[in-house]
Order: sequence, then C-alpha cells, then structure tokens
Amino acid sequence: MKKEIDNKLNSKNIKPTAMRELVLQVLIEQKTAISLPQLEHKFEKVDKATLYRTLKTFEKNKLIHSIDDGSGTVKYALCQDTCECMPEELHVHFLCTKCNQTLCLNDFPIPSISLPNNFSLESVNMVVKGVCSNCKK
Amino acid sequence: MKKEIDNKLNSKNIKPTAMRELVLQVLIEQKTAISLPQLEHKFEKVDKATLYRTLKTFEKNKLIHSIDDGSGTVKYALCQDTCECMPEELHVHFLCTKCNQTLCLNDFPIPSISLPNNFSLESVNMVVKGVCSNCKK
DNA sequence: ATTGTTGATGCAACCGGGTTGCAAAGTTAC
DNA sequence: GTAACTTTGCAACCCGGTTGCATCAACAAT
Repeated sequence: MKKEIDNKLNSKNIKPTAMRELVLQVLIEQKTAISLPQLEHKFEKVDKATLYRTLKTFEKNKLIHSIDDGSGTVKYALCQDTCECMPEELHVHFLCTKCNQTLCLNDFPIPSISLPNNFSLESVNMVVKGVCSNCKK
Repeated sequence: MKKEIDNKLNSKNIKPTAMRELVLQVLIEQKTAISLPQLEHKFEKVDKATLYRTLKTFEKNKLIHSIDDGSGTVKYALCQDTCECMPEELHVHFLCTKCNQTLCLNDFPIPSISLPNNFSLESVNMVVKGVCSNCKK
C-alpha cells in the first residue's frame, strides 16, 4: 500500500514525505475531484499552506490536474497514469448539481471546435453541469 | 443616447437610476467582458457593493450574463437583445492569453456532447484559451 | 404638500479561498 | 558532525465576493 503510493510519487519525481503520502492516499481513495478546503477537512489538524504547496507540487509534476468547475473553488483530481497534460488529453469535467461532486469524464474528450478567423487555440475548458448517475437513482 | 440606455433598462424591467445608466453605458462601450474589479476602476469613486448589486440586478433580469473564464474573477457581458439565457443559447467564450480580454463568441454555439449512461445535462460552460485576432497582428 | 412605503445607495465589515514570508524541523550530502 | 537544501507549520496578508445596516431618493396615497 505504502509501497504503491511511494512508487507513484517516485514515478513522478516527487520526494515521498509523510505528508505527501497522506495526501496522495486521500486522493486515491477519493473517486471525485477535491478542493483544498475539502482536503483540509479530511484531516484532524493540518496546515492549509502545507496542503496548498503539496497540491501545487503534485500538479507541477503531473500527478494531479486542477479543475475549475465554476464553483468558485479549484478542485484537483489524479491524472491518468500516462497523462502528460497535453491539450489532446483534455477531457470533459462534470459537476453534479445534486451531490455537488465534480468528476473527470476521462473517456469523453472535448469536442473540437472552430474559431473565428485569425484566432488561435491553446486550450479548452469544458464543464458540464447536470445530474450524475448516482443521484439519478 | 440616454434615451437608448433607458429603453434598454426598461425593456428588461430594470428601473433606470443614475447609477444603472452609468454602468450600462460602460457595458455598452465595452466590447469585451468586464469584471467587477475592472468596472470599479472605470469610475473615480464608486461603491463596490453598489456596483455588485447593480450587476446582480442586470444579470437577474437577463441584461447581462456572467462568465467564468477560469481567471478567478467572474466577468460580465451584455446579452444579445433577444437572449433569454436558455441552454440552447449558450455560446463559447474566448480568453486571450496575450491581452487577457474575455469575449463572447456569439456565433459559435457550444457543440453538443454525449454523456455517460444515466447522466443528464443541464448546462455547459466552454472557455477557449488562445490568441485573439487583434493580438495576432 | 405631508406622510408612509419601497427600493437604491453608501459605508463598513466580514468571509473564504488562495498565497507568501519566515523561522523551525527534517533530510541529504560531504 | 556539519553545512546546504527541502519541507513543514504558523501567521499574516491579499483580493473578490457578499451582507448588514443606516441613509437617501422615488413614488403612492391621502
């Protein structure tokens, strides 16, 4: 377990510290995207700044990606193992208006789009709001 | 001029006050989306809260719509005259990474998308980042 | 015109997410 | 063991957004 987590960290060139192991643990157990404030609540007593920097480190090293779902707070989710966070790999994010969970629709790539003349495209953020299958039951 | 502005306000059932006329004036002159803080700078001396509530009123009455372009601050832009802010009327927003302006691509509807089984769709937010035609020159 | 009601405005204060500076603790290299 | 570097914890700050409250303006009824 710990072995697996350390492997993941090492494979992304992140020095495994106790803190980082704990955070990654939570991120793995978590099936949906999680925000910094939400992450804080997962622990008895943590320092916000440390969590913040941990997430930033994870993000920089492409272990996780950040998601702006329009809720006002940025959320984070694990990248796919092979992810390099390139434009082609971008997927749609879904925000359930019932349970308020945000999730990666990894199998749903963002549709390509045309732009006005002389506009060039760098990246696209696409967030779908609706009700997830869990809340539909 | 003032006539035209008051007409616009009245047509959306917004009581025309001096404040609101001023704000709408700015919004009309403005070709790109504008944030509350940016709007504040357009005036010598205004109260943030008043501007805030003015924008909220405008938004509620569908004179403007809010745009979350991922920049961290919400921006606002005039709706098309006939706009009812329905899902079908949603358009793509563009954020230029050079000039940092956000604009409505009114002629570019958001492409339809498929979702996993048992997911239902309520709305979609799509923001494209890139370089606008102005900055390309 | 006077009063009363409603809505708009201005001011101050607050909230919460995000971020940084700095010193202490931990880790690594030599 | 010591020096160099990294990570952590604490505090404080920034800024956009938001609310409470008192004041002021607009308007209606009498």
